Amino acid sequence: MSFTYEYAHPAVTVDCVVFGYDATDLKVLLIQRKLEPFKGRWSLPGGFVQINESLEDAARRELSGETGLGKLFLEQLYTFGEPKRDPRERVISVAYYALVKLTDHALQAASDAEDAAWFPVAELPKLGFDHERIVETALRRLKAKVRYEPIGFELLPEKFTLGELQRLYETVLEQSLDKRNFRKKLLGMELLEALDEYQRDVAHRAAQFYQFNRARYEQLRKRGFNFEL
Amino acid sequence: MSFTYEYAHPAVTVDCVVFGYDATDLKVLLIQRKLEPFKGRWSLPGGFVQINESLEDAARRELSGETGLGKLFLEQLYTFGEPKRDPRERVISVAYYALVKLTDHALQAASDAEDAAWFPVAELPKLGFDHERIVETALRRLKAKVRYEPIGFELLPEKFTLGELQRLYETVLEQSLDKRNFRKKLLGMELLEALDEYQRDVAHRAAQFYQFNRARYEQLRKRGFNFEL
DNA sequence: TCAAAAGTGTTAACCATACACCCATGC
DNA sequence: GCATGGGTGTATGGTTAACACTTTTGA
Repeated sequence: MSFTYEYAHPAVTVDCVVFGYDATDLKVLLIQRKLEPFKGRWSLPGGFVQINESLEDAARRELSGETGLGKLFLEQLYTFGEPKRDPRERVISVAYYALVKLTDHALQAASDAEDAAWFPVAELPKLGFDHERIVETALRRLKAKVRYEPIGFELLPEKFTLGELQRLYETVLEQSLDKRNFRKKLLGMELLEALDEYQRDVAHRAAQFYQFNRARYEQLRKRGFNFEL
Repeated sequence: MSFTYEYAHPAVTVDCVVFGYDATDLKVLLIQRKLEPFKGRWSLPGGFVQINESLEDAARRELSGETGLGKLFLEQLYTFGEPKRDPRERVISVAYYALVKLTDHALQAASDAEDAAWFPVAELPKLGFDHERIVETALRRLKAKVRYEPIGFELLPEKFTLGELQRLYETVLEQSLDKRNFRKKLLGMELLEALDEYQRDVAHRAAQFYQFNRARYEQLRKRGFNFEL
């Protein structure tokens, strides 16, 4: 079967920068390529957009194969379309970035018969295509967005301590934050629900667990409230 | 001549939301379609991406036909790819938005033998395709971005008064601003150079002209300065 | 008893906001 | 002389930033 057009058409792919966080590191999910070009090289999960699916559907379809879970934060990042970015043919890539709760769906080493692995963003291997540029763009976006939208919670388990939340922000923003001011600010927003639950078996005072109240956030946002780090 | 592929390929277009400002209104450049689909309907300037040009080159090429000038602020906005957004075939549109100094290259009514016109954003006609959604997205981006990057100047002539600048911000943000606080803030950033030049033939005290010092901005930004409305 | 992280308030500096009058000019 | 927008300073309240010690727990 083949498809013929009067004018040259580019191929269109989606590529996904999937971020996870595991208590110390911000990580990105990579796939080891089995085929040329860039055979053996690590690269972003992604694939061709089918002719009848939306871009976001394509991204979710590719991800459900890799991460196992469909329910994740997903947002369009940028579209990369330099003529020579793929050596085979003209390929325009619509990049998405996703945030997943690593702790929930435990680090599934490899899925979909692909060789998939999580890499700390500070120690990425050499990537195929222009994927390093895509990761950089995603990191920049994440760093900016985490400050003015409550998306940090997408990287943590449902229940988390304020210490965990603070470390997450410190990791993503690459700067340390004052503990008292951080707590004051976050609790002051009234977006976090304190749970009657505490850490156990820790070699220090057990921290209280909290959870993010999304409904409350949506409610406040309608009244003009803006989240800010 | 024709092009054949093993898999179905979508067509890829760029569509541009070109903003201009004329002392009272924020305006968008529209083109009246000469062909089906949506013949006679107003829509965004744009066209197919050629197989060997980058996305941004395609956007600039389309715009140079419409606006006459190539030198303008241009930034990728978002990629729209719902399967049915074009009735002819699957078309993925990479949208850009541009800011032009209307006053410099005087309102050229129509160019490129197309019927082009500027419409105030508050009075847009019904648009073809999903272009209303694209304009909305562009407006949202412009409103957000104008607050934390000095792009408002792209819509004004090289030399402008503080009153003109304030009215521009009030128009884009759809809110009135306090004159004294506005001046204090803008002048405090030290991004504006006061010129030895004043309005003439105005029926009130002549305002001083200023110009934006981009080099100074880049310099400050490297040292961690962030523009903020 | 030590190490490790949790939890907790106050102060000072800074920034944002609100607000009103005189000035210069053309008609 | 009147209408129009230009230009200017201060006081207040709120927000942010800096800062150190006690508590709890397991090893």
